[in-house]
Amino acid sequence: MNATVHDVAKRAGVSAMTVSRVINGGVGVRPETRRRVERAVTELDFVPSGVARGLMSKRTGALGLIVPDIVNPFFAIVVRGAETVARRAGYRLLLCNSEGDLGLERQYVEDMIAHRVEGLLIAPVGDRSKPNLMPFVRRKFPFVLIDRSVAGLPCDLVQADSVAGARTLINHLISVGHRRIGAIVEPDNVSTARERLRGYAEALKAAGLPMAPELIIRTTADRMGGYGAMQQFLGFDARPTAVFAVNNMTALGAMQAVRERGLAVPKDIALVCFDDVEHLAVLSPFLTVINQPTEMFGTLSAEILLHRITGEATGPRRHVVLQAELIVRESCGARAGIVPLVDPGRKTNHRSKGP
Amino acid sequence: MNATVHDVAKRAGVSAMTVSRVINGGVGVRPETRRRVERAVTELDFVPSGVARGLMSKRTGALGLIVPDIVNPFFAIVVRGAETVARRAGYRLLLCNSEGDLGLERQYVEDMIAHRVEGLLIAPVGDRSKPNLMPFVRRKFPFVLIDRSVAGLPCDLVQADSVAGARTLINHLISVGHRRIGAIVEPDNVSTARERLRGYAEALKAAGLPMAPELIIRTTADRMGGYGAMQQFLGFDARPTAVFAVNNMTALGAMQAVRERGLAVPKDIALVCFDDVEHLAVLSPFLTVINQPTEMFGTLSAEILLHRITGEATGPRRHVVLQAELIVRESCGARAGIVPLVDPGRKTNHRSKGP
DNA sequence: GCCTATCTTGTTAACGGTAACATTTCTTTT
DNA sequence: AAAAGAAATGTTACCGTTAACAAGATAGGC
Repeated sequence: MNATVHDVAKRAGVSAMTVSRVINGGVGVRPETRRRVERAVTELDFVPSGVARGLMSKRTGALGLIVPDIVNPFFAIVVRGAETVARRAGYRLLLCNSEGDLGLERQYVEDMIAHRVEGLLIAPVGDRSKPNLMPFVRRKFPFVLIDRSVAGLPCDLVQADSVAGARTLINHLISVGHRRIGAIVEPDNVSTARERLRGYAEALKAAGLPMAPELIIRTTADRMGGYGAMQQFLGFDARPTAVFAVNNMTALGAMQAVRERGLAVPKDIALVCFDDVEHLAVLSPFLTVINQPTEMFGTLSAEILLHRITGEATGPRRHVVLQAELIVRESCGARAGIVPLVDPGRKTNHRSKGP
Repeated sequence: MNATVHDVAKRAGVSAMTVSRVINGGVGVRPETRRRVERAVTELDFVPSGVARGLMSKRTGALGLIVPDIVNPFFAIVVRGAETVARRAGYRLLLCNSEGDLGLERQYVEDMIAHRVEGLLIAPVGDRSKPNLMPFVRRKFPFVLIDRSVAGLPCDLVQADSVAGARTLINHLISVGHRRIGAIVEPDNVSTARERLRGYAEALKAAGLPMAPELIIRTTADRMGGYGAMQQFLGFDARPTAVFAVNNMTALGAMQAVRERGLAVPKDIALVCFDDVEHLAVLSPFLTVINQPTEMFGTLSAEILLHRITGEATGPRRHVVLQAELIVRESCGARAGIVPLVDPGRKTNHRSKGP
């Protein structure tokens, strides 16, 4: 099926080693020999086997990329960013869709190890992903977490400042008059949920508003989760006047619930969330959101991973916290505009923590 | 770094072959020996190298998947479908984002060959992708085209009935009173553009309407393309009253141009397109579209590819044409609803062509 | 022309598994 | 208890490429 160095060697009347030399730059090969070999390569349509090379060199040129949902535009953009950086560095990307399922995630991680990827980029399911990642830790295989940290797992991480983001979002709601603000978040074992909820709590506290437990609903961060949670909120006697959804998909589900009830955003209830949906923003610039520099999640994490692989970075774990910005649109009744989220003491768009 | 069969063998006091037997089911291994080996495997955290196995077995367990734009929700859904089917069959997916660039596509195809994927799923850039795919043809490596065919390249293909879809869409526009209908399509070397334009022409002809060349704009099928084309249309003295965009991204760009001009859809101009944008439809059920069974593009093409790989399918090329449905919403001023697109002479949701 | 330095090419072994065959170790049978 | 058959385990070689070393060819120096 596929020609090998030996086939080429025979055809060119040289040894396999000479063929190998030619296809690797041909240093120390007589020009005439090289031409003979090159002709044989062309004639046989020879492409050296990455598999065999990988076995020799222990370099597969493959990176793993695990995301919970490739259809979520947030992750799609992350994937594009990572893919671009990986390709330019000569790496391929093995894509895995964990569906937010710990078992599937585990399976993927093991498969990545069997496939001998040189590193892994992963937006983990949550804190309980830790055992899933231990095989990588034990093997000292490089990996970088994206978006979510994993409790008790110190490693490279690219995330946004969820606390500040949520605080800004809630502050905004408060500033336009809301006092009863619901929150739809994931369970506490997801770092972004924890942090965004902390931002929510801090904002309420700073404004002297009480935290009502019934206004915090924990569910899955997908459309169904948002849908169900909003249905609950709408069933309350004392409805919240505004709802903060932990991410874009959750917000979409929440929107759906509002619409099905014959109600409207922001007239009947305000809605804000993390993560813009670019396509959506074009057609209907509507949701007030915290917009994270999504593509940078992908490009930066890939760059960090590549540095680990090449050994350019050997120091302590890198923890990159990206800036997010508040995009004010109509979904809470305020006038539209962009307010950059500036945290005191930060000058660049990102910074690194670490000893 | 990683333990090998030999390390395990030494530790268990057996030969490498016995280790190999154990990790492959352990038939013909004494229970006690097997336990010793299993213990050594656990202690050394041994995971057999897929690379070495691939070299022996000539099976890498990897499939290539090339799409023009992973961020386009249409392709994201295709990817999810393909990934799910591939995973269940024990295959990994190498994801490539061709960015609609022939050179990049070429590079990816070559890389897939070097990596010895067992098959390729590809939504090709267009007819000019043919030379890019010839290496696969020459090697008799299985591949399946998704969404777009490639002129002069008879091979497995999963697509929707673009002609009928476009016809239905245009018929609908005509039925609600439009007579000057613009079309934004890609150049003629993209099969979907050709076919959708043919549907457009057929519908006009059937209604006795003239085809005005200035009402057909050829551009790239992305947001920028749609944006620029719509700007042109809006600049005409005799504007079209409705516009047909070749896909969702083009339609989004067109919408953007309309909005920036201070105009509105459908009040000032109607807009229809191929491909729903699910997220968008939830938040604002607005665009009248032809909805393709997107995920099936991914699942079906992956299944066909797997059948080719396993040799279950050896016959002539399979050409699956999926049914699409018209979803009527507000973007052309008609009342909302779903009208299934039924073509006479077709009973199932898909059919296979072939000699 | 002979010897050495340099250049070019070839040989061997190894990467980590496993197929195919060989050998050793039980069983079982008579 | 010896022979024969079955079961368990080991040996060798190979998948396709290349590192390391070996050897042959060529050229330069005197």
